[in-house]
Amino acid sequence: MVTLKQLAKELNVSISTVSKALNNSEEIGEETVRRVKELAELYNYRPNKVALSLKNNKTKTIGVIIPNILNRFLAKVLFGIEREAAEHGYNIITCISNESLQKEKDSLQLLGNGSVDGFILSVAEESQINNEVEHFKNTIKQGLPIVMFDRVAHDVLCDKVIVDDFDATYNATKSLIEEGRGRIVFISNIDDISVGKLRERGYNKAILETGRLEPLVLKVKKKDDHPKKIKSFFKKNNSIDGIIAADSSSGIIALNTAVNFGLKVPKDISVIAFASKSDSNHTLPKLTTIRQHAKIIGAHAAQVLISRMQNTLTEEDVKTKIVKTSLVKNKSTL
Amino acid sequence: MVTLKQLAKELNVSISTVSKALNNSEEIGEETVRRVKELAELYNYRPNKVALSLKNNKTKTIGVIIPNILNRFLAKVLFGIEREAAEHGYNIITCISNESLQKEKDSLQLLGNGSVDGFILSVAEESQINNEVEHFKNTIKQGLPIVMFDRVAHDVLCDKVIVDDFDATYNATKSLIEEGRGRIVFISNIDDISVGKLRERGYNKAILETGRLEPLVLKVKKKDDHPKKIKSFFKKNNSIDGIIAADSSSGIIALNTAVNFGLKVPKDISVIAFASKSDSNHTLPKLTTIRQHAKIIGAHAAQVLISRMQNTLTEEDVKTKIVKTSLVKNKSTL
DNA sequence: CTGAAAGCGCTAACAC
DNA sequence: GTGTTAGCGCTTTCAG
Repeated sequence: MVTLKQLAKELNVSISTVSKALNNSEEIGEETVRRVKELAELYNYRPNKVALSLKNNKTKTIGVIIPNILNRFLAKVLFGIEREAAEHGYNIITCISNESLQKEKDSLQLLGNGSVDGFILSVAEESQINNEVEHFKNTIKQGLPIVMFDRVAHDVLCDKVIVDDFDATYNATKSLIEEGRGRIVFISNIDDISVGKLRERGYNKAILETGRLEPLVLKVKKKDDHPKKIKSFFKKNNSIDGIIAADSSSGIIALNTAVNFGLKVPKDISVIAFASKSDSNHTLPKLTTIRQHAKIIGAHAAQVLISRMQNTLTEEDVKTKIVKTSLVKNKSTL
Repeated sequence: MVTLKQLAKELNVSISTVSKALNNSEEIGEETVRRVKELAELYNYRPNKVALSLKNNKTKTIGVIIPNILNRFLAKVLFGIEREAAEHGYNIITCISNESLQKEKDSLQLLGNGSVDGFILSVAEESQINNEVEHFKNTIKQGLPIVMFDRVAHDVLCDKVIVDDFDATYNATKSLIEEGRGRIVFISNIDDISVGKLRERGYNKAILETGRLEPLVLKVKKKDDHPKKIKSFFKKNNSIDGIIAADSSSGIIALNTAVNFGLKVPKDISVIAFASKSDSNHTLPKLTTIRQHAKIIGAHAAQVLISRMQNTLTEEDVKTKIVKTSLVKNKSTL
């Protein structure tokens, strides 16, 4: 990489002259500016990012800590963050906590040493289970703002972007009840995390509100053979006529299993799942989905963090933004 | 963040004394070392990463340019890269080219200004279609090593990590032929990229080698309604008894469609797709898959790049590593 | 109009 | 054993 020093030497002027010329300072003579810019162009000069960061005490970089990049929703949020960040001239450094508290702490520490100006993160499963939040608080105390999305720690005072999980599941369940379904099961493989619990509560509320239906819940664990578990559940409960799935995988498997049992979808049974558009293509009939608008969540988180870092937000007014889901009806419901 | 300067002031010693003490230099007295370390601990001192980068002319950061983070395979590679990088003390800055040549160029430029020590990337679709490689060559000329994976530009002299796409598809097709299948269709929605073409060629070779079978190819475009397109193809070609899918989505949709047509899988028709383990759970029966070992590819790419950046590899011996796929037989084949 | 100098935080060669 | 100094690449104030 060419430096100002090298340009200055070659042009027989001082470093500061070159710097000013390139930054269109009024101070420098027209002719000099021309010469400097020409040579800079020739050598494809770019200001060294690291030097700028040191000088300005700003890296123009956002640290993103994602629990699991293989989760489609989280990957999509990352996509939204990256795009929004890029538009504002920010880069993102990505760390994957892999649902581990330790890795989450490490990432915060590691990037908190000047590598980034702030964080966007979704809390790791282990951290949520242990209700561990000190590391977040420390980071904020250090002066690095955090924006949490989806899985948030309510005890930490910071900006948040969340989904209306409770309402969405409540409404979806209600819509099945209104279809006349009487034996609706809630299937989830995300029972351990905050949003999973919220979704279950939304389901429960809708069911109990009827005064006649009973909640029926199937929790699938990471280590289980998911198709097998769901299949045997169907066998034991053969009157099921409705499914609310807290995650896309459970939804897809449940629908396929139902079809395999000879049930007509949606005549005999309706299925709704938290899932993306492409997921809905992976079942026949197409899956009715609750869409979380992951990209919008990501974009929003990035916007809030960038405002925060540029101090256009006042210290105290941390905000929680709720991004509403949409129920997209396809052919797996009446 | 606390700096050496502040510690020095508080301890009434010089900055370099503090620095040396923290770096366990032999020069400094035992007692001083103790005092310094104590205070550093108290203030939770961490050396400023940016200053170190400037000093050492090394960022310990890898730039990763991914065409599409929503592609499960690519996301998994990213996972592998991140993990391997973290183990070696490297961070990764992620850019998403979104299959755009311009964004790819921009990312290379932007991060090439000192933000990263090297790149790992998979070539964007648009770049492959236009066969554009100058931006890669320029980056390498600048002294920043590149490791390409999966979709590589063969005209660029750099390390590469690829999959045995041709052989894998050839072997998978052959296995269907050996099952006695006579009307095998190749379905792909990745026709535009290098690996898609390789897979098609592998399929073709196996088909043509028989001397009696005819290739039958269905290409699905991004803008198509995938399930619809595949369905109508099935209608027109009702003697199909084998499917090789170049991507997981096509495989899943094709299998579901076949079932929907009343075909028994694998009695009447066999299906094999390039896909991951979790994808195979999303069909009933479980999908037989060609596994690409994405995480291993990522880890390997990171290893090679790190060696390259630490100059433990000699300038000239660029290597292409082929990570072999595995054919994992499930219930969608005989 | 141009240049010298200081400083961002750190390390290391070289005094003392 | 401890301190001074220079330098990584850049911007910016202040002198000339």
